[in-house]
Amino acid sequence: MKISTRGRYALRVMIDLVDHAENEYVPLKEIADRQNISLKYVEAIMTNLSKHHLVIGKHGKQGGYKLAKDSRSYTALEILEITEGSLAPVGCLDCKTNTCEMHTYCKTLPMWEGLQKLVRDYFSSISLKGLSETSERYIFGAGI
Amino acid sequence: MKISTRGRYALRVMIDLVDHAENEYVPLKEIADRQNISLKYVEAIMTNLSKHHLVIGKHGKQGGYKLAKDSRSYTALEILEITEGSLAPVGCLDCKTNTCEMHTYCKTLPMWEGLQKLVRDYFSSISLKGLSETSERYIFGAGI
DNA sequence: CTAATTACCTACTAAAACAGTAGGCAAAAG
DNA sequence: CTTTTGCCTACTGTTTTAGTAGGTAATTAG
Repeated sequence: MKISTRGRYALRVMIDLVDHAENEYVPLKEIADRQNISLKYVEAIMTNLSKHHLVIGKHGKQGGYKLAKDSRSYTALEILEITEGSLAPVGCLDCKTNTCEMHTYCKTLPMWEGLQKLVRDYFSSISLKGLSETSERYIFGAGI
Repeated sequence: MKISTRGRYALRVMIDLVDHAENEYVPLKEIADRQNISLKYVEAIMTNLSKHHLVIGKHGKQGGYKLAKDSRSYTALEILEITEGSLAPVGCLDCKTNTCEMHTYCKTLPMWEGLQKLVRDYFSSISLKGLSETSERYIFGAGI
């Protein structure tokens, strides 16, 4: 029930892109240094985001990455779904059509479906811009 | 972001215990057969639940497992937290005191905290009795 | 043109987690 | 005392995670 480093790094790099977007393209090396993330590792993550057109990569000097759209129109959901592969809490919800032979009578399936909807709704309600402006606003629990 | 078989099996066995509680103690072999789960694997899961007093195990003939309390007073949360270890979406929320050096200024932490609360609240709202009586009531999405 | 810089690509690896198996010991009942 | 059942320890194959290593391709500065 954990989000992997891939998803967490992706979010942090995207936030970093919002926070340092002055020079258009930002080289990954800079971001990796700032975020204390392995450059080589995060390269793979960003190549993937680039393939899915969430960011635009540019080769060579003065190259790097920049956001493909306004920071307000990214949701945490799309970033996580691309990097994590799927946010389904159980394997039988990974595809659109449930192929589990028990799916018609499984007593736990509705609970997993409810959870999946809950999580997806939560992440779609959070924009990249919102993350970059994060205050205590998301904190529900006791004082951190 | 997946619940492992351990957690899913634990829930299914507990539901099975509710549904077949006539004879007080139910042998695991019966349950494993009904649920198509490896007996040896589920033994470890149930021993753990027994240690945490969610079920009572009894050795020997006419032995087996029975619930330790009324099915209404179990939540999905307690069953999952015991078998899965923790439902925290990120490692830095596993313990009560966050030891991550970035935790005072991390822009994603509030989102993870919000998610954790959401998930925990969801699972605590679901009782074992509710699961055993599952109808379409939990289904929010399209027709299954 | 050349050298530096940057994204992008393929392959590999160590460690951990997952999903079991195997073989027994201990207690309880008939 | 034999059978049944929970309980305990150890082992194993597979997959996922979290990287590393070493390159190629494009772009720009000088």
